Amino acid sequence: MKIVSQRTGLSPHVVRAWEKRYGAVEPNRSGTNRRLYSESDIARLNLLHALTRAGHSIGQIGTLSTAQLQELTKKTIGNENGLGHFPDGDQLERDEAAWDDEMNGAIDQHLAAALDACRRMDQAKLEAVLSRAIVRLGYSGIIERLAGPLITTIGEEWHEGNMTVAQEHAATVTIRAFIEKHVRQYPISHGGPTIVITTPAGQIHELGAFLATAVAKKAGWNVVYLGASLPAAEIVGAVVQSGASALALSISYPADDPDLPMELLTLRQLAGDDLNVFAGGRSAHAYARALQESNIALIADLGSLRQKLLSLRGHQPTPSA
Amino acid sequence: MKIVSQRTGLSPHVVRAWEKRYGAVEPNRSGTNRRLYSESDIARLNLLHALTRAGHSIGQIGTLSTAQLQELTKKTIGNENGLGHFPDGDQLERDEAAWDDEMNGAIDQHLAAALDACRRMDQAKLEAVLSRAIVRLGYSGIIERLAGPLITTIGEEWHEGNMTVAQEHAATVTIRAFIEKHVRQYPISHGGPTIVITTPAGQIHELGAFLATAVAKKAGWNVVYLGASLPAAEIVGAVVQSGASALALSISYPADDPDLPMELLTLRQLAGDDLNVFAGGRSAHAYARALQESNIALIADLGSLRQKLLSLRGHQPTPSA
DNA sequence: CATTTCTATTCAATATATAGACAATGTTTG
DNA sequence: CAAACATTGTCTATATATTGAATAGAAATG
Repeated sequence: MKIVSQRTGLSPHVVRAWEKRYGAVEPNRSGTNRRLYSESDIARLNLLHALTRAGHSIGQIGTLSTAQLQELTKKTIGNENGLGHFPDGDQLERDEAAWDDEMNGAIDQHLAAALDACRRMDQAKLEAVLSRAIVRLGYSGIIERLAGPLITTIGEEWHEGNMTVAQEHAATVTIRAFIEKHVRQYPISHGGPTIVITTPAGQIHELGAFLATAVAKKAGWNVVYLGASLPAAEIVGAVVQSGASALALSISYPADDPDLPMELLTLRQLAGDDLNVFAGGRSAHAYARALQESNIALIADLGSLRQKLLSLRGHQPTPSA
Repeated sequence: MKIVSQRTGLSPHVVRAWEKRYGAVEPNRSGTNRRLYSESDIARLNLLHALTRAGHSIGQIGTLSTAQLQELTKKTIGNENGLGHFPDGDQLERDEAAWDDEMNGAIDQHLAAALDACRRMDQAKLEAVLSRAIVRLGYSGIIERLAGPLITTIGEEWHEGNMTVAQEHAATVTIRAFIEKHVRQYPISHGGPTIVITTPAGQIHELGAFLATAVAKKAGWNVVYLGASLPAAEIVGAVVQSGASALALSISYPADDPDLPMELLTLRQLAGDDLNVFAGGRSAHAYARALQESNIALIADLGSLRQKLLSLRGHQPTPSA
């Protein structure tokens, strides 16, 4: 099945090799010898994939029971969102740095390939690059380390005239579609608090906000996403109507909009002092003073946003309307 | 049979092949051996179609019971909300007119529910409504009979001030995400001709163009989708760079942009006379004269677009750069 | 009579399966 | 240290399956 390859990020070759060499999974066969994978087969492959990425050799773990694998995952990788590396596994500490270097190199390669695809307006190619990258970087990695930097770069190239508007648009919609497709796998968290995400009036690039929605969903928030360029009154209206307890704004271009500070002040006045408001993005720092005056927290990057949302959710488990 | 084809998005050939090879549906026959499909047959075909687009092979799922299919759909595509009712009263083709009325009634209901969700900015609800509709209306139906009218209505409500910008935005991104997820996932057709789809400068609503990409992909075209609001020079640049042999423009709001006619003329001048250019959308007819002067074909609706693209591809199998 | 549907058959493009080889890396041994 | 070996992802070659689409002739429809 091709789905298996897509859902595990492993090439069909590898999946078959693992089966043949280590009996990692033994799917049923159809009458004509096709492999038929069950959900649990796929889950097991994902486990194995995660563990091999964490440094375990497939030969060692391929024959373990699924329960043992889960045990091992908990011990080695920990609980998923924690960033802290715990290098007390036997084999990990050695080349932590080297591994990191390699990872950064890989990201650079992916970035270059993606940029090239954008320049040639080859949307299929760009999607292929992203797909290949998600295998290596994982879900959060692709958002925070590939897609994020990519749109920043594209924005700059566009701003400096090295990229046409059409190229920028083509890239935007493709990245958006890709994230859309993969974000979807995370269910809506019904109990979680709600956050409104958008960009203020005049801010025309929506991708930053879009990536933020992915991060927020992953962090267990209920997201109302409104796209780009909304006036303050509209934003506050949406916050009130949805009963959101937080608001995130993306600010990328332009970086020198004289109207934006006033817009932010208006926003704060209309919303009252209780609403948590964040702002991030390529040019957010350019409005640092305005943000401070409006009591809006400046978020450095998507990783920080995730941290912030996680801790906020911890302290404030139920949304207050 | 033709109706079935339209409502499922499957070609008559495929429907017969599925019946013959896998017994996917076994419609009753008229006295003269014509196939008579029931409502539930069509719903079942829609289910199968959705699942094959999601990657399941028809050979594996074609013989499953309808209940199993629904189960599978829930698991793979993930609709937390029940999938459309199957009309189990076995009313085969009893009365064309009555049936049509009922269908229109169903669509109206869906439309009303969707609009309500948009008003309350309940994105989850809106998605639920769309999900429920897709089995009944099918691939083409959801685009041409639900999503299309829905965005038109939203546009009008917004234009008349009955809907806020935030509501309009929220609806737009949700519909866009839904189409992306359920409908647009078609394999890239290598070898097919290429079409560029976008909206001209000043046209801020992208959804019409977005739906058009779904139609074009289904019709076997290679699509370069550029989102909203591009100047003529950029559009032509994209056409040249991608080697496209056609261009489709969506025109919805505003309906009285004094600059648009000039923009269209410029477009035609830059592109030369050989490029096939279409325009459609809520307000396209308002620019009928400008379109004619620029030699741009006016497309009435998405169904016409599909027809047009199919015939064009037939006569012009290889794209000329 | 033009159009549509039906059956039956064929075609071509992908996907998948098996077996084996290979390269890069790391490990053990002499 | 070098040679031999083990591990593991990737690649090739070839055969078979799958599946959407195409074709042709007969029957039905309007």
